[in-house]
Amino acid sequence: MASSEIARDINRSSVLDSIRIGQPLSRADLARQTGLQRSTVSLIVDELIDERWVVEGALGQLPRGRRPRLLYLNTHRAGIIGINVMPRQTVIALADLNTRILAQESIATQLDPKIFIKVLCSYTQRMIEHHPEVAFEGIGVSVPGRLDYEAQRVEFAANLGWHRVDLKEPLERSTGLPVQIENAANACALAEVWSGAHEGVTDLIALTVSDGIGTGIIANGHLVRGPSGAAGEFGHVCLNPDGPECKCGGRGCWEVYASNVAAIRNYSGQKDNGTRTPEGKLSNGSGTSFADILSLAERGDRRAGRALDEMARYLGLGMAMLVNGLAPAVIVVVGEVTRVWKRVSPIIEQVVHECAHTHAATRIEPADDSKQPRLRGTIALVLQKHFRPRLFA
Amino acid sequence: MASSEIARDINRSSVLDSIRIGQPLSRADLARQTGLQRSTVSLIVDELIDERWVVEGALGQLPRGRRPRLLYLNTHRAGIIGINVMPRQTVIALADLNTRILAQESIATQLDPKIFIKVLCSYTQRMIEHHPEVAFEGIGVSVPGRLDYEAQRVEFAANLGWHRVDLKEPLERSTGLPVQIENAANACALAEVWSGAHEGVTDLIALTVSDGIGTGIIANGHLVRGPSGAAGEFGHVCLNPDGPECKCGGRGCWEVYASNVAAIRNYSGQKDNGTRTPEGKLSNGSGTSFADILSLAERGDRRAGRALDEMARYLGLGMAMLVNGLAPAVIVVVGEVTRVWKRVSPIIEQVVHECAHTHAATRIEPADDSKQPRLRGTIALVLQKHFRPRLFA
DNA sequence: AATCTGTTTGACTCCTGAACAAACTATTTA
DNA sequence: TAAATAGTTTGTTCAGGAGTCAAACAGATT
Repeated sequence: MASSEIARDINRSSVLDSIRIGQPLSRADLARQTGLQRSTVSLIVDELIDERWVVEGALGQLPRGRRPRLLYLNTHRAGIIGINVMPRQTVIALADLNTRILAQESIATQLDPKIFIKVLCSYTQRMIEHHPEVAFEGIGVSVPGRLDYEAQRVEFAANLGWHRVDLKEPLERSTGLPVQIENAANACALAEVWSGAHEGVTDLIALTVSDGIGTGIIANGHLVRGPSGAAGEFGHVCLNPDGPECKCGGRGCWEVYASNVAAIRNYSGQKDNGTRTPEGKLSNGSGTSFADILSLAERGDRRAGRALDEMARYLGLGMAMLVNGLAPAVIVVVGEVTRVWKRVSPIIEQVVHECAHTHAATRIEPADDSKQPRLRGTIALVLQKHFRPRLFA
Repeated sequence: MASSEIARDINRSSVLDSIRIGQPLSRADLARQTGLQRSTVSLIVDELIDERWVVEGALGQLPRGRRPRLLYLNTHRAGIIGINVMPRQTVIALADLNTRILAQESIATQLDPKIFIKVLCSYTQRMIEHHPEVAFEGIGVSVPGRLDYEAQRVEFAANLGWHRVDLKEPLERSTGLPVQIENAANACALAEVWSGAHEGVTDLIALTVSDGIGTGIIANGHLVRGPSGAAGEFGHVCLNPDGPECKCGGRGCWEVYASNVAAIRNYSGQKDNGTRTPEGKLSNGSGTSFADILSLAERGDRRAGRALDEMARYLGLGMAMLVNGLAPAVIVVVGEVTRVWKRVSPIIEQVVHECAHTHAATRIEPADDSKQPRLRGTIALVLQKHFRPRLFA
């Protein structure tokens, strides 16, 4: 059931998103970009100014003719809280409409969800109280694990040891703000399309490489979560049924061979490769962290380099699967490995080239970790509904 | 850029599709189903009757009140030509709006595309001439291979030995009808969602198992083709870099282990498993066809049974990948294997259960081959634009 | 004078909601 | 038994509100 208001909905989002990406822009610019009439754009912009999403700025310069009034997003319109839950620490940040981070705090991620939620809520509350001038729009949370999107609950997060944890309800109760949760890899994928760096790209995969491997898939411009929200677990595709055990309960999953943990295992026991070695948790035997391996390799350590090369080969093997199966325009790699991109990239490219014969022309790029893609994804998650047309909501 | 006509577009498609799935239906039924006002439905139905998509039938029965006028699709409104190119034969069919097949003809699929296209065009022309009473809407073609959707051309079809073949242009020139081409697996996926058998399902994969393996992916209700049209080649995901050679140029692809050809190879040389055996074309050495193996197994032949069991294990392994990565509501298996579904299904289910720990609750179902899913997909392809709202053109 | 920006206005499309006409069943009344 | 009446459901009509468009117009600058 669609009324004529659906047109306004679509056009309004299109105008607002154009301003977000291209600001500053004049009404005439917007008319050209969106294909709408200048009169229509004026009406929509008036509405957006009324609702304080947009503000008028100074006059622009042109070679001739009347000078255009430039339009900007009103950064004071809304503040968004982004919460990035990672295995060791959790980042709580306050961002504005331009996804610029205004304040940020870190807390330790407790293994006991009950205690953790209490601490998280109080820190979040404090951040809100410290910024009384901000009109808060909502809270976005990214969690490394499988989510139930209907119940808005964490189903299972292996890296955290969580099982059926409800973050939404306590956060909403203690802050009074709407909370949305999203899988970590999906958040990264969202951040990438939100950033505007991939113009015209409707098919993209974010590959998160850390203790595990996650895949956030965007196809036809929409996140692929699957009806149960379980999509995106390509990290647990079985490459070798007789391989080492995985946290998921299976054996020889892709992430067993291509995650940071795999590189650590490789580095520590560089002989008994392929058979069932101990799980290789970060706190175990060796004591060497993935960051150590990266540093060692950068300083020329052969053994560390070989471990990374092996990891890269397996990363390539799995990416070839994604290229074959989904042929996205871009695969964005997120994680510490991107620190040694110059080393691993050629290996990945070569393996993908060998194993994917689809001529799919998928670009493989490293994400800029300094831009905190996961955190920005949570902010995009909250803002999405205002900037993208909600069809079939 | 959206005008208020977009609402009519959406509602009209919604009404027309409701009639298609649920006919016969009254205007009041439609209002209830679509959520529109009875007045709006009346206007839209009038328009559809004017354009001859819909016809009024008899009066319906009700316990009390005015009797409703029942509405039907007007099967005479449009005829669709569906062409299903398969490795050995090509089927040309004429269908009506209800996807009922009115006429059907088979020709041999020539390996030389030039000769084949000539024959195909003349047969298609003849079918059109034999039905002067039909108003033809268009032609849908399904080809087993990788397509370039922008150029509407076959890029590469390994099973046919085709390379950059343009079917569209000659068919359009000789018939004067618009032609659309689609990958075989995608056509099957389209047919499944078109059939109405999977209500409420927006995420589905059609798995075509024959000489090769294809995957037609529907996510969020839309076909996933990838920007280059190369998506859906999960059949060429590498399971074993040292495995037997594949037609694609790689080694150890999924389809090398799980296609009909794999079962034949397994049956014929049930000792030298895993090493580089001859490609196993159907016409080669052994002389045993896949149909033979199915019949043998049905009659209790052990060796044939083992070959099928092995094939089923690998089918399960690959499906586990799809479940892990995309978690669709349904995977529909298309191909001759479904003849022995009772035998292979438990094996597939078991392997998927072992290898996919996502609790994704994906149903795995056999397609009803007698309903010619691929052919019906080509018809859906042509009709789609009238029955589905075209958003973002 | 030329050119570009932004606003105003009338025409057209679309849906809604309420009122209304049509058609049928069941029940009551004569 | 036949006719009248009440109650229901279907389908149509019409005024009103929301949207976009296209063209004319006003404003501002070189």
